Amino acid sequence: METKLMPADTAFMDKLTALCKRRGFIYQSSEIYGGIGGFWDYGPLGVELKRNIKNQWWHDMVTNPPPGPDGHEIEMVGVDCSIIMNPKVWEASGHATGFADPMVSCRTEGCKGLFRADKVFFVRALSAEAMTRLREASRDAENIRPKFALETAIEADSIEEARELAGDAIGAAARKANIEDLKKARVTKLPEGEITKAANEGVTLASLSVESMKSGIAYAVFVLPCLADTHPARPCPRCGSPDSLTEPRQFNLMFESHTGALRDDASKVYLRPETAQGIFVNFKNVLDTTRVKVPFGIAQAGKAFRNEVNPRNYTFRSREFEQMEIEFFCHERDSMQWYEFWRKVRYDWYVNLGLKSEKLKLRDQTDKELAHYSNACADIEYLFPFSDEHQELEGVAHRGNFDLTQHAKFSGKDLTYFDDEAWERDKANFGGDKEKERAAKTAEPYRFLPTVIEPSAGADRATLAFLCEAYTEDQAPDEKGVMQTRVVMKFHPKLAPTKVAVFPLVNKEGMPDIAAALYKDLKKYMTAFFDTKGAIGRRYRRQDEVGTPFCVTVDGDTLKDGTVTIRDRDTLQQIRVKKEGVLEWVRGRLGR
RNA sequence: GCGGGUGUAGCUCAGUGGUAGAGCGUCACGUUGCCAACGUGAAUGUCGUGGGUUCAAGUCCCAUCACCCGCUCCA
Repeated sequence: METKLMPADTAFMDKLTALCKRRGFIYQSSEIYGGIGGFWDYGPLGVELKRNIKNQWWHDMVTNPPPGPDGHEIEMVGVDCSIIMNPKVWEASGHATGFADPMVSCRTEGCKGLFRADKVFFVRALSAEAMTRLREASRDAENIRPKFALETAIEADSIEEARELAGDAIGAAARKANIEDLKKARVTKLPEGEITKAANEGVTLASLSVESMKSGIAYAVFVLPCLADTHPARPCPRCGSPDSLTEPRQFNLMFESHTGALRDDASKVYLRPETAQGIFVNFKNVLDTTRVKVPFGIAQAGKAFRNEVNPRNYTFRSREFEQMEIEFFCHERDSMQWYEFWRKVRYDWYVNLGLKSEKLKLRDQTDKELAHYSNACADIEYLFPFSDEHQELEGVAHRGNFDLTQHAKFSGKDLTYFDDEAWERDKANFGGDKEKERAAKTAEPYRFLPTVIEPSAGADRATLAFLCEAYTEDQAPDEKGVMQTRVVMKFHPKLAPTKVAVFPLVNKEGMPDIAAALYKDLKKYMTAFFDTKGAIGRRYRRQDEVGTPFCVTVDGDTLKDGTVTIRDRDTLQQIRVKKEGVLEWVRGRLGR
């Protein structure tokens, strides 16, 4: 029986990484110099696998995309943009600022927690006496942490959420300790301008105009963002140690370089952290130089670079990686339909190429996860063996017109789309009134900024997922009939690095010549492999280990009737076909 | 970035301060008759890297790098 190893299994990853090294799929970058963190190389078989994945994506999404929701053909074109772009691109996209996450860490031994500073909030009360009572009450209350740290810091996605969590925690503490006036504590919204004032010790009720304090509330509690320009005691949200957080430190995740010989600020450039911006920046070029009409998509596959704080998990979080991205431009009114379309198309793509197990998951992002400009986003996730949680392979995002708006603003160029078809259809309705026509042509529904659906996939993550999914150990008999463990990479034939291997059964009686001639014929059309050495069983097993789906063997019967055997990797079954028919037979199985 | 662990042949790993090892794999020759055959032979190591202690270091100490696990992060 076939057995699949279970997730969260480091033994599985050890076996897979050993196989990838041994058989030339993946090597550590710069290995003879001790390696370099977060960078990986693909070997002879790895490059075939990854290229097959990229080519299949390009084929299935760009040159032969599926029909759209209405059953009509969809328009897709490609670009291949430079990795280094005008630095203003990254100002417009938000990466120059947004991509640099300020971090704080805890100085306390045994904790040393690391947090994103924009997700840490300090909970404070308006007087030292109130603060002390709150602390004591929350100390007595069990099960409050980690939602509400013992002292006065809290982790949350937003100040609103922090306020909610703090309120819940104080309420629970008050009930538990049965402190009447504490039950009346309110977590208040602090007016923007008063945050700084409030941060200072000794602030009085009278100096604040907090609305909820007007009637009968014993304590007012408020929440300060860690990033605000304040210097309160900085307790750790995890261990609760007072004043133990560092000042926020910037982690810039973009790689920098310089153009030209002078290394000054004016010459500073960035290696792109995503390929998407090259597409947006070329939106107008593509419109002006091809005959595409909205809705249509532009695709790009290429390298991207992120200076990850902590690269981990084999090739999953590399600092240099490859993306396969589509920006699909449509009218806002149709956008959810297109979003649903791409969400399904992209999920099905992985399934159809072999990620069939329950490990593949399509997950809709929650409202909290969504970027502020995004209406919807779905992650296609895979349960990798190194994790007990699903990890993102691809995100399908409804980005609104955020990106085009930003680039229009920062470049000063008009990036709107004019719908010629709709105009030709409707213009008679304006009765030849030039003024009305002129006005109509500058606005909806004839001129608009397209909405974007972005299916953004990681080529290296997909490659790793296909490797993990393919790795299988099963039992097959050896020549004595004893069952032996067999390692098989069950790649979909379309993705397999080698499509077919050709062997003479034995290395004599003219079999090698016939096999060699067949091999030479096949390799004109597909990756093929030829081997005359050693026992046939060993040659089969070697091909199993690199996932070759078909092995063709020239044997004694070939000499008599011109047929050869084709052996199937997964079933071990053999069939006989005329040697002239092998090419057609295999191509039929490759689906092209 | 913090803590713990690991690092010896292509892979998996032994190796008590005193000659660098095994299994598998690879290669050559012979053999070969459909699922990890057999025989004979061979190649492959700056023991992650750099310092230090010692008559002597794979082994002890320090530093550093990489990987793994946990924390954390992933616009």
